Amino acid sequence: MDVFTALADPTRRHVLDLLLIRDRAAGELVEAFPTLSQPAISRHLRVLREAGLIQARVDAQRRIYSLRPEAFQELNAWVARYQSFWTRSLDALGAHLDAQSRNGTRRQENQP
Amino acid sequence: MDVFTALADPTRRHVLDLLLIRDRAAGELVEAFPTLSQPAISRHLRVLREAGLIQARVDAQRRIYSLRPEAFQELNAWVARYQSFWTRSLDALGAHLDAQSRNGTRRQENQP
DNA sequence: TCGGTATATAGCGCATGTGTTATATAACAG
DNA sequence: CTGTTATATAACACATGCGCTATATACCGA
Repeated sequence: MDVFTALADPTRRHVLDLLLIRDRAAGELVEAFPTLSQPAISRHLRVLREAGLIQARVDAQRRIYSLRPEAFQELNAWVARYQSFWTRSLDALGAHLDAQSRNGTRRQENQP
Repeated sequence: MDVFTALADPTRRHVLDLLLIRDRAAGELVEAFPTLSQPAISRHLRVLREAGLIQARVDAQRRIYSLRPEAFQELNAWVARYQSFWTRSLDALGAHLDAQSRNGTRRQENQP
């Protein structure tokens, strides 16, 4: 499962948030989600691990999970490809829309 | 459907890439995916639009799609929450990145 | 070796997402 | 109006994801 699919689940994003604060054993993460079962969290951890977002180190019976910086670096690089677009747009947005409206096109938000 | 779920699909990410180059009508995007049907693309566009990642302006019968800068700005903000983590970690690794920093690699600083 | 703890895996329902074809809506051209 | 073009929606099949319970694996301490 790729990085974006791994990020699609809210529970997994919450796990990442918890690991951002500090590394945690799998059991700690299970306790952080009282509504979910231990196998459910274990599977989420597997998805995150296979996507490269987290890693586990073994400490006796426990697995201590931590974020994998490289993954977030790559994610940042992906978003950065669009960054030049939106930074430029924030400056030039007014003129851009002005040119469009002069061209006879109207932008409209239509929601059925 | 939220932003992360919208990004989970490779076709939709490809659409975003195409719109990064330039705005396109729905029909142009359909032609860009010869293996998919027109309704399939139309639905992907709806998902992206409802997630706030793109917007459509009407031009006669056509809908011209374009990226919505605000969405990528927010996405960038999300990744940036982890940025302090991975920059610190990468700094801790030290010598590996020395060549890159001498090569002109700069951190980004524009965070609204 | 044995019982307890910690985590992962297996197997199975159910919900949802993605594709299809067929059809609806809307605007333009004549 | 009528036909054509452009796009969206409907309805359905199929695959996949996520939850559960039950069980396996692995390590520790007595």
